[in-house]
Amino acid sequence: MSDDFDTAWLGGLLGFQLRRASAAMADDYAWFAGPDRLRQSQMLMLGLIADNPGAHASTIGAELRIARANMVQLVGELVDRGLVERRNSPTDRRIVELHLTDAGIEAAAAGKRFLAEHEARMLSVFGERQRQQLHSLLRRLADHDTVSDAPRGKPSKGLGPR
Amino acid sequence: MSDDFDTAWLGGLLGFQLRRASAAMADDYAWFAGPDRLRQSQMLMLGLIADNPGAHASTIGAELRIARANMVQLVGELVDRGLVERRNSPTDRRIVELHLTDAGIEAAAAGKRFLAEHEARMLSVFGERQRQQLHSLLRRLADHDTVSDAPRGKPSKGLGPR
DNA sequence: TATTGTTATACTCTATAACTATA
DNA sequence: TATAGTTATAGAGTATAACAATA
Repeated sequence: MSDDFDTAWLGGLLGFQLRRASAAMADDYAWFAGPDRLRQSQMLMLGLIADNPGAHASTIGAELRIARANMVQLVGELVDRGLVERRNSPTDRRIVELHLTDAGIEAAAAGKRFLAEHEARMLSVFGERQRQQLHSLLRRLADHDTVSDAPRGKPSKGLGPR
Repeated sequence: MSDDFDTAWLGGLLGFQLRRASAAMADDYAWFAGPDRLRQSQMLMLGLIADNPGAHASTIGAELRIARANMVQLVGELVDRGLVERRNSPTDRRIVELHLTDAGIEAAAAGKRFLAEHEARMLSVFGERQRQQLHSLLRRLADHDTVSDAPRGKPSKGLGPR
């Protein structure tokens, strides 16, 4: 590559490094999970349902920040694979409770093992202290809501939502 | 929110925190940039072209990890907005050199200011040392290529590319 | 043959509006 | 009226294959 190309500004951007890190994680996931894999979101769903049997679809979606409308197909695929059952709540018939089938219990356990290996691979360059630092820093970054806080800033061009 | 919901496993995943952090960055960008905004990738392109006048489209795409095919529309929109000019290389007529117009020079400067404010907002919860740590950790995570290294691991289910 | 740009296409992810059935 | 789930749809982002022009 021609090394007279100036990437100093680009490389100094947090957003760009975040994007690169996410891509590296996605590449590792896709490669080691193989072609007929569950999506990341679905593996997370299985794990959550395993820890919270009968969890409401709306609750799972809220935790994973997946819109209700988009939950339908994702859960539907898990049902089609025979991993998850939808059961109507006896007390509130609007609500769908999610349960794992026997195959789903196995898949959830395998998914957790896979994700643990996946993260161990990615984090193998770090020591324990650095892993904790990275986790803590990302958590604080994610929890920092600059939009709802809405300090009535003066944006460079337009302002407001959507 | 019902607090008898177990999210300990989910919250401990690096990938989930990375996803949450990326979402927080995207929300801030979208809110403060407004509706008719340039996309993040396009703002990065303007900055790169500003630092490297006449940069080849293929080089820009490689730096930002955007496929050639997808560069066409992104650059085309910048051309349509009157910010960028495509010029054929005199020495290799296959190559398109990207240049900023006068309006593009202004837009690139405004974009850099906007991104600086954007990152400053997101990073305002951190001290200088923590910002450097986060940046360094993300960079190392992104540079850790577990796929090309391909240690011939034993994936949990399938293996192979795509 | 290989590379750059281009076109066409498709798949994923995300977001919104509108509908239903329940409450 | 408000909520959970659903349907349909649209917009981004990303990926591949095939082609023309050029090297």
